[in-house]
Parts: sequence; C-alpha cells; structure tokens
Amino acid sequence: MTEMIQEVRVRFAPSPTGNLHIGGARTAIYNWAFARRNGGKFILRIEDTDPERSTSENTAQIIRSLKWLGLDWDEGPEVGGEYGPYLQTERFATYGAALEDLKAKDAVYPCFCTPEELAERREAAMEAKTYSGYDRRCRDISFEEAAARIKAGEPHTWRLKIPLDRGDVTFNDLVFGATSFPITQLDDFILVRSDGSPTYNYVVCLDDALMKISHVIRGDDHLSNTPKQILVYEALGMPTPRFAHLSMILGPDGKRLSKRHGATSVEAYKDEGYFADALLNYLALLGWSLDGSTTLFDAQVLTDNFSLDRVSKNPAVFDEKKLEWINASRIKEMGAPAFVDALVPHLCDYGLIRGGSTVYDNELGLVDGKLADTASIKADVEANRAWYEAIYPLVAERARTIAEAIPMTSYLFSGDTVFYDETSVSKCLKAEGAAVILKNAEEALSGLQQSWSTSSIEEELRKLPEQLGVKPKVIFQAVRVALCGNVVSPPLFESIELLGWENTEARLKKAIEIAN
RNA sequence: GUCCCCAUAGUCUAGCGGUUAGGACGCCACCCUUUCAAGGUGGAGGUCACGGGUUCGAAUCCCGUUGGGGAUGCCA
Repeated sequence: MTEMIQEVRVRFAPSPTGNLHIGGARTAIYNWAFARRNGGKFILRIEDTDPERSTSENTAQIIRSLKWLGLDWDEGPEVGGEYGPYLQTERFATYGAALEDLKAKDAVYPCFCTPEELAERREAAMEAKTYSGYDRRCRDISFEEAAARIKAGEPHTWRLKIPLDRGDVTFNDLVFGATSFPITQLDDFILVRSDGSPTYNYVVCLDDALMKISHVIRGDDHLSNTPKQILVYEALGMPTPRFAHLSMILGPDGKRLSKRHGATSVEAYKDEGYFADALLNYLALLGWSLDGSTTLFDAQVLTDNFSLDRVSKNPAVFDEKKLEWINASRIKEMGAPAFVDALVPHLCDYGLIRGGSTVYDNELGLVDGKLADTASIKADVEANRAWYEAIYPLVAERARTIAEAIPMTSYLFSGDTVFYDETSVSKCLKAEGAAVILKNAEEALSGLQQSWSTSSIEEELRKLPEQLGVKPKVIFQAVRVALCGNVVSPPLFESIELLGWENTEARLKKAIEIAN
C-alpha cells in the first residue's frame, strides 16, 4: 500500500458545553504542536450541535483560553479558511447532501423504532446480559414500505447499514499501535436523528473528511468510536484519516479528572495566578516527554520536538504540586517588569494600592476601609513603577503563583496599620523586653530619614543586638511582627524600605503600645 | 454482559533483549539563615501488577490472571 504524501492538517474540535478544561487544553496543545512540528495546519472547529448545552459564551471562553495558552490556529472561528464554516451548526447543508448520497448507495436505512421502544429493549437485553447494540429490526423493512411510512410522516432516524460481510475493523493508532474491533460488535448506529439533525459519529467524519483532516488526535474516550467512524468514511467513500488517541487525565484518586477534583478549567488556573507557558509546559509533559530528563522548556522547544511516538499510553494523574513547581520556576526567571504586569490585575481584584489604609485579615477578606478603584491602582503603578517592581525580589523565591504573592505582601499595602496574627503578637510583642527593643529600633531608624535604603536600614538595625545584649533573632522577629504582623514574612530590611519611614514609625509606635 | 485499551517508587516519566533500572515533582536530613522560602549537599522510596513461557540472558517478546480506564445514547 502506498502512502500518499499528504499535507498535515489537524484539528481541535471542542463542544462548547462548558469551559476549556485541562484535558481539552492538552489535546489542543498536542494537535497544535504536531501541526507546527510538521509544517501543517492547525484548525479549530466548534462542535456546537447539541443545542441544549452549547452556548456562544462557552465558545468565546474556549477561544479566549486557547489564545491565552499561546495557541494560534490557521483556520477556524475568527480567522476563517477555505474549508469553513467552522461552526458545526453552520454546516448543516453538507450533512443533508451526504445523507442523500448514502441513501443512493444503500448504505443507510430508516428506523422507525421510538426512543422508548429502544430503551425498553436495551434494558431487557442488559438484564439478560445479552445486549450488543440495536437489534436491526428495521433493517429488513422493504423499500416500498419504508417509503410509504416516511411519506405518511412517521418519525424515523437513519441508521448506518453495517456491511456484515466486512472483516474486523483494524487500524494503526499512532499512539496505541495496532487496534482491532470485531465487526460483530458494531451495531447499526444512528447517523441522523428523527428531527433531521446529524449525530456526532456522523458529523465528525463528514467534517474531518471535508476539511481534509489528515490526523485525528483526540481523547482516549474516542478509541471505541473509531471503528464506527471508519465505517462511516467507507460508506461515504472518503479517505480515512490517521488516528492518534491520548490517554485520559486522572484526578488524585485515579478517577477521570472532573469538577469534583477542584479547579479543572484553564481559566481557573489563569485566575489563580498560573502563567500560560507554565501550564503549557506542564500539560505538554503530562503524557509526552522530550527525552526523559528535560522538564522545563518553552513552546518553541515543544513545537520543534513534538512527536506522537513519544506520547505515553498510560493515563496520567494530574499533579498540581509539579505544576506549582514549574510555575514557581517561571516566576523566578521572569524578572520584575513582567511580574508587576501580572500582579496588577490581582492587586486590582483586592483593591490593594501602595500606601493604602485598607486592612485585611489573613484570608484577605476586607476588614476595614474601602477598596481602591482599579483606575487609581493602575495609575499608581504607572507613577511608581520602581516601588512595585521592588516587590518582585521579596516574593520571587517564595510565591509559586501570583495569587500566593498577594497575601504574602498585603502588609505593604495597609499604610500605617497592620493586621496582627495573634500568636505572633503574644510570642514576640508581648514578650519580655519587646517594648525596649522596638523603642530602640524606632530611634535607630529615625535618624535615617534622609538616607532611607535597605542597606542603611540593615546597617543600623544590625547594631542593635550588641547594643541591647539581645539575640539577633529576638530583635528581628519583634520588629518583623511589629511591621508585618506575623513571624513569617518576606525579608525585613527590604520591607522596611518599601514601607517608608512614616508607616514604619506609625507601626512601631502602635506595637510599642501593645508591648507595654 | 460484550468489546477495546492500559500497567516502571506517592505522582509524571526514561527504557524498545545484556543498565548498580536513569531523570523530575513530592518527601526526609544537614548546610546557609532574623522568619518563611530559595539555593547547596546527602538520603529514603521500585520483588518494573501477578503467574507462566520464549531466550545463554526479559522491565523490554508471547500467553494467561488480576487491577484500572473507556465504549456499548435520537451526548459530544
């Protein structure tokens, strides 16, 4: 058999019945990477044939998520293409024409069984443990009788007439290898519903064939649908594409990843402060490997190296810890400007503005004060870029996501007030000698107003342990709690510089009151 | 019930007949250190699901078993 030299054309075909989830995103990434690696085309097609559950909002959201991930498509919604339209609901004309063709070829037949009858028979057969699909009772209705019943307006579906004499359906899956299904196992499934709409297994073939898709790369859950679809291609007389199935993504409990495992949508990860390239990196690794040892890479490396024969067959458990680690490594290398750009939307969400007077509790719930409006936050960031960028070194080694950076740095945004962690206060502020320590710290810093910098602050405060004859740890932890409200915080001297003398002074005075 | 697929440490994986079974996340310890991290160093963790073959030799090839997943819709 000669292999036709064919242009690589792959597609991602989500149904807009929800937002883009992790599994779908990975399928999209693999298709995209395969296309880019092989100089082919990546096509986006929206399978919106289920009017009950499909919404245009979902479509818009899916597109947004794909773009955010950094994927681009050569044909599809928004970009068009010569094989459009790319919304299934706009392709209905082609389905009707193909049905006429199938009727002419005697490859389909009308079925007058009602859904209720079908369900009843299926149940009975299941009960008797003998169910193996539709019993084909309408297959032998004569042409004349069928025509008469259709003419009389009797509701009917159109079923594929499986060629009983065909051998088993075999195909070489590009991930799973040789796969074979007994023809006896396949029933005459419905192609066109009684309302005239086409079913998935029918449209998907027609669309893929008409769009000249060369490789169908999709979820494992379609492996068992593949023989049916091969039969449709054959009935249609259209060439069968190559298939590559991707194993499922599982939750920590080993069950298929779903909402009950927590966040599963791409958008949710975006909102939690993950970066697109980190998510892309992690997802690419979930079922594919570059060489067995490389774990950190960018989209370019992916599109330069992706290949289906390095795709794993085992289902993979989604490990958020590793995603966090990859995201953390991204934050460490991204630099202050990019970090601030990513931080701003989160600051806006919480109304955090430099020098603000809002007080937050540990969960970042609003305790007191007003939320700053996003316009003034953005303006302040523009006007004081250096101050905001100075936050980066404080959290770059600590925050795994941008969202984590918010509670970590919220003390920088509360002006002259501090939210105190009770245990930290009783441990460090109400301890013996705390008031003296804080008083001395205040005095030491007060002389620095003209030379306020991390290094001068550090120089002065470092003198305290010897002066007071107290262990450094005791001193610095007391100051830390006084200024940050907690025994755990980002580096102290840098924090003091960012707080400024006035806020520092106010916070120290208040802490001294508590200590007394 | 029937059919299909899968099986290497807690997790993701490398491995394609000869390796002390490699890497990464996570975990533990130590170092660094004013906290938390980060970083550095070291470590624990695998009878390669189980049982049979084939072979001089099997994680790798074959058969069976078990476990898991999927399909079996007028959903996609």
